Amino acid sequence: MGHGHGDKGRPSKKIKFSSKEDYRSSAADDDQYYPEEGDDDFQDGEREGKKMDFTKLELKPDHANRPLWACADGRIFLETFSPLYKQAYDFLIAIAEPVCRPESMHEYNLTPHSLYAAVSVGLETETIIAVLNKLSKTKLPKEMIDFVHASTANYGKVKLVLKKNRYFVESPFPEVLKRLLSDEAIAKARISSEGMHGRDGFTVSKSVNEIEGRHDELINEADLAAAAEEKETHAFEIDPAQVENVKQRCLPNALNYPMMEEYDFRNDTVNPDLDMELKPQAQPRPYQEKSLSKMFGNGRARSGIIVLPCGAGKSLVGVSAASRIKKSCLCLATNAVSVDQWAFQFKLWSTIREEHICRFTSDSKERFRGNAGVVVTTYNMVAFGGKRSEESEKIIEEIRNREWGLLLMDEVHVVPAHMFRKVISITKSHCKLGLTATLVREDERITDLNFLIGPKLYEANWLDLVKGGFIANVQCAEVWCPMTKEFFAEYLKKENSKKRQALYVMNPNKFRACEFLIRFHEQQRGDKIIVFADNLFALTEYAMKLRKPMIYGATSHVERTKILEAFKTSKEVNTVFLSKVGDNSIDIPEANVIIQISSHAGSRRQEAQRLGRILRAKGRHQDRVAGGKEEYNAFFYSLVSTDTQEMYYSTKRQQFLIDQGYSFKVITSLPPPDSGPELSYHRLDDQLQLLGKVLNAGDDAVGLEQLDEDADDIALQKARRYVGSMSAMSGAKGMVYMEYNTGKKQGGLIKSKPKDPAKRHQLFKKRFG
DNA sequence: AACGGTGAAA
DNA sequence: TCTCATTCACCGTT
Repeated sequence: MGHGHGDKGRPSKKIKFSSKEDYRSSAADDDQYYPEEGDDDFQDGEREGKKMDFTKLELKPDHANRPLWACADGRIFLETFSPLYKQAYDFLIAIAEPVCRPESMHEYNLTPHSLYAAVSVGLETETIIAVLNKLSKTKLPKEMIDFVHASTANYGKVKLVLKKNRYFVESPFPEVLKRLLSDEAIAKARISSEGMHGRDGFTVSKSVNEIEGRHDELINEADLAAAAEEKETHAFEIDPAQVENVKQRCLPNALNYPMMEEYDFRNDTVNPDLDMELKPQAQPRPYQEKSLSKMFGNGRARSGIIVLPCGAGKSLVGVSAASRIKKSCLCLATNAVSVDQWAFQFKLWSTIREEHICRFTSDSKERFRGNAGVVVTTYNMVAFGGKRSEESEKIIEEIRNREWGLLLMDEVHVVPAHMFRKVISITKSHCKLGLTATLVREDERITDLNFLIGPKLYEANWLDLVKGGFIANVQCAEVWCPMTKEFFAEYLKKENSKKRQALYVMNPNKFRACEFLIRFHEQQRGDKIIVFADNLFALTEYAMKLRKPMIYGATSHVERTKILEAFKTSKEVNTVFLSKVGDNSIDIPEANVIIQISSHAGSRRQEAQRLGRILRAKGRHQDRVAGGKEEYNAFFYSLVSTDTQEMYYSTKRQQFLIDQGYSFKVITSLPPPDSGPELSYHRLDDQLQLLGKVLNAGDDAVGLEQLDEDADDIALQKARRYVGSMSAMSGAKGMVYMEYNTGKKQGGLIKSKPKDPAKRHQLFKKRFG
């Protein structure tokens, strides 16, 4: 233990941007996967006459009924209009990584990790190949079959099980255990246990794997039966202190027998039970149920990660998991606000008694009564290295010494990997469940998550949740704002990237677009709007000019809650400006419109996070669908100054939205050309004054200080003075936009994601150069 | 005890 | 590399 501290405190950001040329050439590559127009092999309605060259593949006679295209390089395309879509989707999401999920065609990628996840939820190699073959329009490419074999051969063969507080390496195959023990480190970690021994000195036991819940996702029951067959189990015990080490030795880059972790909580007689049940009114939704069935699939609790968008009810999944295990549970959140929310959720959904749940933060140090309970705390609190108060020291000691049935980790995607290492090595837990809204990370540390927590157990498709009315239907749009002549001239002159940023964020046309959107949504639709800006100067400048409240790092806690309260309840306050504080930790379920005026370069995670803020807005969605055409009930705008650096970043950021299955528009004329003095900065000298302010801003710190004070004043005023006087404002009629529907329509503003050769698995790299 | 402000961490 | 945000303990005031 205690190794792996070589990495630096913060995740290093290695972002590479592809040039426009890259996009173009790769889009051209993509074309070859679409059928030739008028190709007789394709039935009507298939792929709208796009180019697709499958001439090398042999089509099955009844291919029209089969939804998959499987490519030799591991890519799999799924037709979403197929009658088998639902089954195929559930299957694919279990075995492959979703790459891109536009409306009519999904793209997936088979990777070693995705296949690892598949076998760890009980699927076997032959099952995977058989089902793939059944769903595929063509005979499966030999390369793909080989790859599945190569990737899964060793996965799932070895399990790490904690029984009566002893760690066992368990396998149905004694020869595999022998192989592991040939490794010096593992041999040294072994503890020879007394009692029954089999032929090779291993403990032998028979176990019947029971399957909980129905596995509709599998194509037939026979496949399932194969996965659930009764097995004889062999095991040897290892030193608890060496667990991390042994796990490491088993990784693909070493012995290549990755260990799965499971908790046989029903047979755990050592750790005291916790009296908690789900309340009857806690009815998990279908996808929540499904994610739980993946976790408890064989009567034990598997460690791993469940991916659900914000607002889809992650907490119910967490509380349900804890209620099934019924042992002490340590719940980790990112901040104190979140800790309160989790404690509340536990009391809301489960019958846990008040004295069995406690919070542990800097200002509430509760302790549960009795010998089992739920502790909700922050990652920081557990991993904290500095000096602790006396009280804290005692509680953390209890946390260290206790054996936790469940380690519940919220928002695993935002926590740095080194933090996990620390937390996981400090706490002893039988089962680890990570919850997250997205596995997208700019740093390539998903691998760490897989190793430290476990494989992805379940991932929901956002579009399906939208269709089910569980989350909002979001219209995403990028608004192109041309630079004014004067701002652009200065922009070209500047070398300093900070100055340049200030210029394109403060572009008067962008400001006007922002103002227009705010007015439109406030007055025309009665929406609640959040405006995001990373840049503090821009944030204060916009908020002051528009007389809207704002929240940023320095805004005190009281002030924040005051503003948010007003935003939630008051009819007067419908827009709030947020800095990066809003990315995490601030929960605003009321908002249904987001306008980004500046954002961090190419951070897809930030994009996801912000989008997540408005997903909760739902409700009327189903009525609207029933009424005919499906309507949007949430909006996500990114304002971009054209011909500047922003354009360069935005492409990458949008890709995330497309991959998640959202369509978006590019709006090229906003505010409408006929809008005049009713919006700010209509007159040239106003613009020039602003330009002067921007140019001076960075130079003297005094200027910024001054701004901050002014901004606080504005925040206090709570925009009470703002009264809509723009009755003359036209609706959205003036918007001129080009629709981009995530398919390969029209001569394309934004092209499909390039295939990064570096991301291809080595096996493929070798084969396909 | 409940706040509010400060500096340190990393 | 720097900026922003966060959270902890501690100390002084009501």
